[in-house]
Amino acid sequence: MRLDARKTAILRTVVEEHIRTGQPVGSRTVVRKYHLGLSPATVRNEMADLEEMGYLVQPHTSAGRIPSDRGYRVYVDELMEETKLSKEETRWIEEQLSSRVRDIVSLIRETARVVSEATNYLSLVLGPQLDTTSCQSVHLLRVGPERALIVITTETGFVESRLVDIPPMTDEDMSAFSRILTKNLAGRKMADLPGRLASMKDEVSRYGRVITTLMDFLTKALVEREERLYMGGQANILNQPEFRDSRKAGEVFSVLENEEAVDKLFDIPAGSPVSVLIGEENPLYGVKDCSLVRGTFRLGSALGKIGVLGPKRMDYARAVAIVRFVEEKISDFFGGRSGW
Amino acid sequence: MRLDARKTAILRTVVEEHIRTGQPVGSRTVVRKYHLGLSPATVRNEMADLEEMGYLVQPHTSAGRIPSDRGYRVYVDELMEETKLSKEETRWIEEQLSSRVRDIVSLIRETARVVSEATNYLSLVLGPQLDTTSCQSVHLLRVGPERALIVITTETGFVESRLVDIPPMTDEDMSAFSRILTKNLAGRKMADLPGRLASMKDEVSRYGRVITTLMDFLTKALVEREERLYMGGQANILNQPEFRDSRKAGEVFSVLENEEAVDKLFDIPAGSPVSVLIGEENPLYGVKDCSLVRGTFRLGSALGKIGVLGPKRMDYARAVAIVRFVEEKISDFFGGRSGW
DNA sequence: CTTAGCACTCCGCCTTGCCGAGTGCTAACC
DNA sequence: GGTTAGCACTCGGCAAGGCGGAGTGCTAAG
Repeated sequence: MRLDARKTAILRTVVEEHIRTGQPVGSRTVVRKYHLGLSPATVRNEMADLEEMGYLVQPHTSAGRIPSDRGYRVYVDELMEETKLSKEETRWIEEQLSSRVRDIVSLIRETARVVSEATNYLSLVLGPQLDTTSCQSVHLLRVGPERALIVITTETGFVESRLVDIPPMTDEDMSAFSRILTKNLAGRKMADLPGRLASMKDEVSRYGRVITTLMDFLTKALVEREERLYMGGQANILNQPEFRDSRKAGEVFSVLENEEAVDKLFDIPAGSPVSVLIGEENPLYGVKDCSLVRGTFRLGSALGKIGVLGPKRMDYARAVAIVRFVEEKISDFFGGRSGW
Repeated sequence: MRLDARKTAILRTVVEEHIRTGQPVGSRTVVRKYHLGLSPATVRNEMADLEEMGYLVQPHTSAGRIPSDRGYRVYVDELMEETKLSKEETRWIEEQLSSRVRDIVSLIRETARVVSEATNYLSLVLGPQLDTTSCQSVHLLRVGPERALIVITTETGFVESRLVDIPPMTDEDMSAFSRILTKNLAGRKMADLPGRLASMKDEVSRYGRVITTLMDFLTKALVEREERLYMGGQANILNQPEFRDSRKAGEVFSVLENEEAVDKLFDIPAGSPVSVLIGEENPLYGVKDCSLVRGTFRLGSALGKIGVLGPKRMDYARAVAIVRFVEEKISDFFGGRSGW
């Protein structure tokens, strides 16, 4: 049996109608929406076929049908029409981003907020991973007689810092050390820094313990990447009728509280176009009733990720459009624009 | 009518029983729990009195009674016995904190996580406000030919930074400028920095626009205090039976997504002891079915806040004990301990 | 191939009745 | 006078039964 034009049209109607109302869709409703000279009986036959083919399921005998994961998949991949955001919407998003952003961290945080408000779903934004970013400068700053702050800036404008104890040294020593560090490390990927530091050991041995602490710091900063995940619009999930029972919502939140779990949902290669994970397709039990629209954005050489998490019957077209648009805007921000 | 010893004992029993089971408590139950030669009928009379006095309410005729806000208030203020945390618990908390903390931000974040796991409620931690903190150093770091990073460290170990465009200047100029800034600003409250900068204008006029940007940055950093709120254990709220209906939970989450609203809940003077906000006592509509146990902690001269948000029938004694303990631990961390 | 008709299924909703828990009141008891 | 037993009453929760509506599958006719 093949998905001919008519089956396709009916499938599309069922999916869109279900997305709109949340209810199972019956043959009569399809006829009403899908204006063509067809009777409910004919549509019933087609829908029976679609069920046999695995695109629709009946929650129970003698109810309407709802899309299966596979049905949503076909819809997303082939049937859905791309949505254009309205002028007002794009302007609103741009305004929100440009007026509140003053550094990379706030850019990411505001993105989470804006995406959740624009979609009315829950948004997830993973800040760039440090290891793929290039180091821009390393400085050692005195903040006390035997205390200093190591500050590493990255090409993308991130600043990582850590307090360390240092042996007594003069200000000139510290500047010299900073220069040596920057000279040797600038331009390198963050992931390579510990290795580089090891090979510099001789050159800087006279700075003693600082160098050890620094290596330790760098290694940790890469491994325990901190505070990468930002979320917005948690309340939106709770307003979805499929999560009326808060225990269902609790399963979702338990997953989201675990950053490693969230990483699994975003296991996509750099530069992938916007993709969609539907229901059981996603690897975590707790969110198997959800869909995730996810994309990537670049900040220089670093890669961030952005996602919209909603019920399976989410408005995919709109979510995709918003993610695409925001991705683009974020990348614009790194176009050497000054002022932050 | 006075709250004599017997009424008090009955009130305590009702509150504790209701906290334990979540159900309205009847006279028979009270008799079973409160071993004293009294019949249910007597207890009924007493409970009727307690209701008249405003400490108990009946959800509907012929159900048991539950505590009113005022009933909880008396319980919290006068009846509740202080809980001692067990050795294992205190050790667990200490371990969690010390093993994962490597700077102030991570301390705050981990505190949120630990408190929510220890209490099984939702935790809120407000990082110190910058304006009450003293500035420790100001540095200008070159990160490009005409680009620099302003890095301000505070006494509490916070690091605020911002990229700025600079006029061409030599490395020596930058170091000199950094020294001038640090000399003039170190030790001052962050809130005073903009004023100080203004009065330095002549001395540093030759650095041109940098000084303007710096003032702008400082002013903003104080006003738009960013990312102060950390939360943990959102899923815990959803497991409470009173929030079974996720729309109730949604109201709570809507409040918590708004940082200014959360600030209102924490409107307590510096150094206050642990206090409790019960139900309608709190100023925000969305959380009127919740109670908040809140405390403050000091990091040097800066003030942070910590709260446990749960249903009104939360385990107050335990929550208070945990908040007290964690407050103390956090302050210990600032005791000049090195290593982070 | 399409359609009308029909019997059937099953959910959702309402009503009814019943049980249990708890109350308030009254009268008796110590 | 405080305490208690007894009793009638109230109300939520639950299960059972009935009904209407929406939807289906099948069959036979167009």
